[in-house]
Amino acid sequence: MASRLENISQQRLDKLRRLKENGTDPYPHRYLRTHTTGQAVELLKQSEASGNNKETEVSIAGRITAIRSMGKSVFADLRDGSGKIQLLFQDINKYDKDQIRPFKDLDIGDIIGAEGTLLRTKSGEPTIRVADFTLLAKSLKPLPEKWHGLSNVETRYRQRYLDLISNTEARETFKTRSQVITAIRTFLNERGFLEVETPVLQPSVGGALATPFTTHHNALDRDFYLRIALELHLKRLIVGGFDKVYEIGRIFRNEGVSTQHHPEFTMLETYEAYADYKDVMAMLEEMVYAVSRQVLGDSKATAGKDVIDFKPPWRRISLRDAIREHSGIDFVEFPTTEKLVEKMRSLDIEVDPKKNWAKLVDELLKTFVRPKLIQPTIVFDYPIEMSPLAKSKQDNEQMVERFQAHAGGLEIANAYSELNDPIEQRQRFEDQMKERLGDDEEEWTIDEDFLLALEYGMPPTGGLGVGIDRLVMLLTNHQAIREVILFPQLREKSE
RNA sequence: GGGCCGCUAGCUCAACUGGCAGAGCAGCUGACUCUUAAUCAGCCGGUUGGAGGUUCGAGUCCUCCGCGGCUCACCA
Repeated sequence: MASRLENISQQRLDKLRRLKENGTDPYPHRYLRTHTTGQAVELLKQSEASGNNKETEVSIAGRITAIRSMGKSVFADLRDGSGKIQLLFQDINKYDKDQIRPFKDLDIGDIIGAEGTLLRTKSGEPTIRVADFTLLAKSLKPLPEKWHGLSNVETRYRQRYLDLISNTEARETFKTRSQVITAIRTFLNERGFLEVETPVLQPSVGGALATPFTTHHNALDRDFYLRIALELHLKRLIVGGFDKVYEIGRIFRNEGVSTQHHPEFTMLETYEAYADYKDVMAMLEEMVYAVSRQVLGDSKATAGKDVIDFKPPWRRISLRDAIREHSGIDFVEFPTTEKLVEKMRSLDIEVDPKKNWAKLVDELLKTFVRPKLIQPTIVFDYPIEMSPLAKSKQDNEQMVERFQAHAGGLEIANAYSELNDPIEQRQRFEDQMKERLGDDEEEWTIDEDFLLALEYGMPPTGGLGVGIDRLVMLLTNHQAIREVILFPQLREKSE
C-alpha cells in the first residue's frame, strides 16, 4: 500500500509530467522581478499615501505558502526573502488557455514569478492582482503544517531549510546572527582593526586547553589538528606589525556536546598592541552595547525571565571577591590543592580528586558564580595556573591580568594582557605540558614557531575572545547553542 | 559515558487500568468572484523508530538496539 507521502509525491510527479507535455518548463533559468515582496508592499503604501489612484504594475517572485480558492477567484500567499504578499488570481477562466492548466497544477510550495497590479483588498491585505505568472520551480514534497509549523526539534536541525520556510522565529534568529557579525565587523573596522584569516589546519595546537580534532594531509603525509583557538597566529601578526587585528572564525573542539557547547563554533578574537586588559574591558563593553543597539535597537535583551542591559559600565568584580561572595570560600586562604579540597569538602561540595588547584577554583567559578551573573559582569584577575598565555600582575606574581565577561549565566568573553616575555612563555608552556602529559617531552606539542615569534619581540598587547554563538544566544533569547547554529552536528540517521 | 523523557499519517497531535489506530492541516474530487488558520460536501492516506519477548490480544507491559531532547559528567 502506498503511503500518503508516496501518493502526494506521485501526484506531483504526474503534474510535473503534464506540465512538461504542455510545453511548460518547470525549472526555467531566470525570472526578471521588478520588486521584492517587501518593496511591493512599500510601493503600495507610498502610492496610497500620495493619493495616486493609478494601478502600479510589479513583478515579484517567491514560494507559494498558502492557496485559498474561492471558486473563480483564488488567493495565494507568496513569500520571498523580504516578506510576503498576497496574490489574487481573479476570474481564472479569463486567463489564457495555456495558463489554466499550469494554474490548476500549482501547489503550495511551488516557486513562481508573478506580474500584475498592486491593490489592497477590502480587508486591508496588500495584494497583487496577477495578470500573468511563470512557474519557476516545481515542488515535489509537501511543506510542514501551515499553522503549527515544524516543531520536531530533530527535523528542524536535520532539515533546517524546512525550519526556515515554516518558522518565522528561526528566520529571525539567523538574520539576527548575521547582523550581529556585521555589527561587530563594523565596530572593529571603524576602530582601525584589520580583519585577517589564519590557518585552520595546524601542525600543533595551542591557545586553549581543549582536545583537538586530528586529520591527515595525504600529499604531505602528516597529521594536522583543526585549530582550537585563533590566538597564537593572531599574536604572530602583532609581532609582524599589524597593531590591531581580528578574526571571526570557526574553531573546533573534540569534546562534549551540550546546550552551551558544540564541536565547531565561531570565535571572535581581537588583539590590540599597546593596550592592556583594562582597555579591552572598555572596548568589549562598547562593542556589545553597539551591537545590541544596532541589531535589537536597544541595549536591553530578554533572556528567559530576565532582561539583560548591556549599557556600560558593566559590573566589575575580582574573581576572588566573586567566589567569596557566592561560595563563601576565599581561595587566597587555601593556596594549596590539599587545603582547598579540605575546605570544599567541609562545605559538602563534591570534589573530583583528579583536579588541581586551578581547576578547583575554576569549578567554584562555574558552579557558584557564573549561574548568578545575569547582568553583564566582568570577573577579573585570575590565578596564574589557569592562564598560561596571560601576563602576571605587577604586584602579584600569582595572579594574571585576565578577565571573563558573563551575562545571562553564560561566559561570553575571555581576555587578558598578553604574555610577551618569550622565556616566561616557554616556561609556562612546559609547566603546562608537564601538568597535562608528564615529563615525556615526546608527547608535548609546543608551538615552537610562536615562541620564536615572541623572541623577535611582541609589543604589550590586549587580547580578547568572544564566543559569537553564545552572544547570539543572549541576543535572540535562546537557551541552546544549536538554535543559533544553522546546521548543528547530529548523529547520522540510519534507515 | 550516566540518569530521566520522547519517537503514532508528509506536518501538528489524540488513543483510559493491554481490547477494532483517530482528528486537524496538507493532498484528491466537487461547490463558491475580497479570502487570509477561508468555508462546505465527499475521498485517499499507517511496518505506531527497529528487532525480539510476555499475552487470547501490545501504540500501551518487558529486553535489546537506533535517533533526539533535558540533565549530570567532561570542557581555558
